[in-house]
Amino acid sequence: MKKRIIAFRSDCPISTALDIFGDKWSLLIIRDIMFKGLNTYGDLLKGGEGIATNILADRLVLLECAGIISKAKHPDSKAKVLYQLTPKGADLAPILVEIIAWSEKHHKVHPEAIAFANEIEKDKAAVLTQIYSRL
Amino acid sequence: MKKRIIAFRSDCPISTALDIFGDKWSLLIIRDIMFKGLNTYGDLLKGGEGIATNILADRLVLLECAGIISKAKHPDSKAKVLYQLTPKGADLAPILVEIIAWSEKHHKVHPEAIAFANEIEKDKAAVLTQIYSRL
DNA sequence: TATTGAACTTGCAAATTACAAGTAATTTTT
DNA sequence: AAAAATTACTTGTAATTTGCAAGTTCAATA
Repeated sequence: MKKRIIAFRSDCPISTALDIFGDKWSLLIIRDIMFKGLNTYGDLLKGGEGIATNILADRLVLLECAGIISKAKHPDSKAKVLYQLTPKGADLAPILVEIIAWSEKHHKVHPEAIAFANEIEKDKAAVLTQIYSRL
Repeated sequence: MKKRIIAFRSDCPISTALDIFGDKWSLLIIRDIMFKGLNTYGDLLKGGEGIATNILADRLVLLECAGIISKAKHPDSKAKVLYQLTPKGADLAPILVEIIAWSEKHHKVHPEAIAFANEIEKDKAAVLTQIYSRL
């Protein structure tokens, strides 16, 4: 595991969080692992919005250093690496859920997201329980 | 009001949200307005983590374009501008609350934040009601 | 054994950020 | 009333980060 120093600007919890995942890509990687079940480098690369290969590599190292994801042996092949969320990473679920709810309320998003947002509104705890059970 | 085009990478709700506030500073500005009651350019500049003046100006324009904050006349002086959250901006509160809870659980943060995180854990709805009532 | 696939790395141009200084319109002080 | 200080920015430039294309290494398949 590569080591990377994360510089924290202050001891404010919001600032601390943003020092870890406050950029345009990190939470999308976490989304892909958490909701789309993507867990190899190649899948994450093709994942969605077209992340550059060097940026993906950089963020994976960073997220691993932050204890949000971990690398494991892939059951199918030695050439593959399995990326998965740690408990700390799984604990980001409530944040993502609130982001989804906010976006759905204030922006046009895709139909599936609307359905998911409705589920959240009905019973947020149940949605979170379901997410955690999958991880 | 200046116009700025925000490029959306996809219609995913998380991606959409990150296209608006997915950077190291935007949510800190929102935090300062929401929780610290800072509402002038100068106050936000001295706000906390040392944002650069051009970046602050840039983000304020962006957040206004996104409908998250609005500019108003300051009651004290014509030289001042009052920045405040719109309802859309206030709706970011649950996201910030979850971020605070996550950081407090997984990182060392300042004592006040711990107290706030405990309040959140006890009764999240009450905390949110209180935040909304202040806005 | 040769080709493909997976997970990266490297090099460089383009964009963004940070720092320092400057400007214009008030407001306060003298 | 004139001078000094505030307030909200803008501008210039260096440093950092990002994005794109190509290359490398090891493993798996033909």
